[in-house]
Amino acid sequence: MTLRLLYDEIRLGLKQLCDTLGYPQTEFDVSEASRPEFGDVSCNVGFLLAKALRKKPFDIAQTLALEYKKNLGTYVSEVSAHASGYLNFVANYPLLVPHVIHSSLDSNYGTVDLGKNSKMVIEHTSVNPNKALHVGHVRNIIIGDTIARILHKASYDTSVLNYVDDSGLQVADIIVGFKYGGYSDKAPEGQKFDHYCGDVVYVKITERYETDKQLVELRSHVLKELEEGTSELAKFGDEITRRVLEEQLKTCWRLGVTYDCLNFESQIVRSKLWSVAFEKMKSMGITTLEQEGKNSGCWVIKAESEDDKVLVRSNGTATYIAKDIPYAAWKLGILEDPFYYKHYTVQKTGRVLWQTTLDSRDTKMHFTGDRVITVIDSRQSRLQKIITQIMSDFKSKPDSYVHLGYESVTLSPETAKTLDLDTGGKSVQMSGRKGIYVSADYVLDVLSERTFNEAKKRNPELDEISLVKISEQVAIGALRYSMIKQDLDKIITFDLTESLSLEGDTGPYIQYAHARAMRILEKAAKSPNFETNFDGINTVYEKDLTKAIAKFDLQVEDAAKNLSPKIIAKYCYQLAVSFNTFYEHVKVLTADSESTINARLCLVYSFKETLAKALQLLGIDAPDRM
RNA sequence: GGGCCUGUAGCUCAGCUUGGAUAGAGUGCUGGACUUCUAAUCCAGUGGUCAAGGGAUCGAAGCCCUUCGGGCCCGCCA
Repeated sequence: MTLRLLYDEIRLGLKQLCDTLGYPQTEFDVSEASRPEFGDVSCNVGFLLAKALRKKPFDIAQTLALEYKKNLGTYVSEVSAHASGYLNFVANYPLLVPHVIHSSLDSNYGTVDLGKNSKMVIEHTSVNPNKALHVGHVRNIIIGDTIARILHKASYDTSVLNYVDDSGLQVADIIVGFKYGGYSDKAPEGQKFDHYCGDVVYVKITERYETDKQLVELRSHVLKELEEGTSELAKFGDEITRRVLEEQLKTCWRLGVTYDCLNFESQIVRSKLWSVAFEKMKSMGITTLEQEGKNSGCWVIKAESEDDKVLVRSNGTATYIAKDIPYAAWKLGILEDPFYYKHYTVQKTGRVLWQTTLDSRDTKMHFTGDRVITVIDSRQSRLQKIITQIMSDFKSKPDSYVHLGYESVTLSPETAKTLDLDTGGKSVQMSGRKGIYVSADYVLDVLSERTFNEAKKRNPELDEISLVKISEQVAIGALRYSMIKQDLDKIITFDLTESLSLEGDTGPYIQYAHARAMRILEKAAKSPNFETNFDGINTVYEKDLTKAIAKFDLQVEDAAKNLSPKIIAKYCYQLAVSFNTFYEHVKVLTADSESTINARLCLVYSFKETLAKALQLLGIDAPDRM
């Protein structure tokens, strides 16, 4: 039982009433009341019928309320018409509470069947393997991971991919640095290899391009060899990118993110998948050979009200987008799969991470899907729009390829100053090439240290290992929550000092509610007995908490339908607020009767279970103490 | 020049898809609550011509149009 049943019951009851009364059919809304004094559920049917019936909304609501009262159904205890015209309902709590609490004990509580087990591919992360992850990448990773978790909860059969662009310009840059720039391919003691490549080699070699044109020429040469993949240099490149990737993945795993498969761009290039896609595009008339004008001799894609996009240059070589098209088509299972797969590693959760290969001795697997979600920041919208269009042509179905875009993360002027950058009071775009960024590892380390000190102060009796574990959980909770609570199309201005704030609408606030609930359950003389009628539960605080618990599946459905992770973030926060309010106003262990203590323990348990499940969708651990 | 996003309280943001009740949070500031299930908490106060103008509607923060401010993108680079 969740609030959904209450809503459905009211919706159906009203529909039947309207039929009986001869009212025209309307798509009225049954939803949560906007204020507690209006009851639990509200309906706007009065407004919608006002015109057709030539009556005031209040009069219609009044009539409906009177009729509805004759048969209240199971979960409604009161109906009333409000002067404004709304029809308001109060839930039948003596029935609602036990149903909600019992339902929440199910390990699948909150699961909805939107996906019907259909295959869904989610691609995220996809960071060039030449540097360490910065907080901008973290937004991508956390959005992607959270969406994957939500869609899984919504009964999609999900595969999570990380696209490794190991044959691009950025990789060529660091290879130039190692081979011709005099940089050692070993990181100095104490520095992660990905940080060394990004902080030192990549930034320095980019600076040197300014004055040393010979290096720029060498880069083109390196890039070509990387794409061909046969030379010693290409092998060296492969070695380097894999070492960087390994370090990047450590950061992802630390954030609680796991994948199903690593797809290497170099293999897509070498697999000849491109020529298959190209032929298909030619035969479908998606691309045409330009005969005149500035793009004469190029194969181009015509875009509506925008400039044509060159696909194949007049010298016959393919452009950047030519790598993305076959890959997108592969993800949708449109082209025959040229890849074989082998274990990369087994991740901490036990989930196997596979990687693509071109070696026929390896295994055949299926990581493609009926629908694909690609998480890339919205600066790539233009390109992604073209790919979306081509995929819907290929698949003859719109919406099978979705570009999930999001605005970027910028650095606040104060944080930029810590990088010796005076931005004149403006926030600044991060840039790996220019060395303007705050790395994910650094933020996590600083956060972890901060939460460690806090946890130690509060729990002086806990041992070092437990404290480290708690501080890491809280640090990750704080970072993940800050990346997800905001809408995707809002720029996040990252400020190092502000990121250390752990109060109010933050991950730690939510985690703290869980820890508090755990302590009550721990300190209780006995474990909750659910074979009871829950009569002790009757304050507004308890009813409010119950309602919040009962909303879980509705929120999952909303988040999955709209690909909106923040809905779950808001939900977790709302749950925590309801609990903290309850906690301050209602005593559990010192309640007047045994049966009330037990009923409240059941509610606390129900809350704790639900919050932990909801937090899991955000990839945030629910600590027992903090 | 064209395209995408954005503008709501001092600051950071919900609400806008699907119009409806007194526009909500957090933070900041002011004050209050720990011999009590952990104060990473709670309670109260403070704070808003919802960028501006126009339109359709019984009704607009929300829909349509215009203007203005801010950000991003538009290479035979990747």
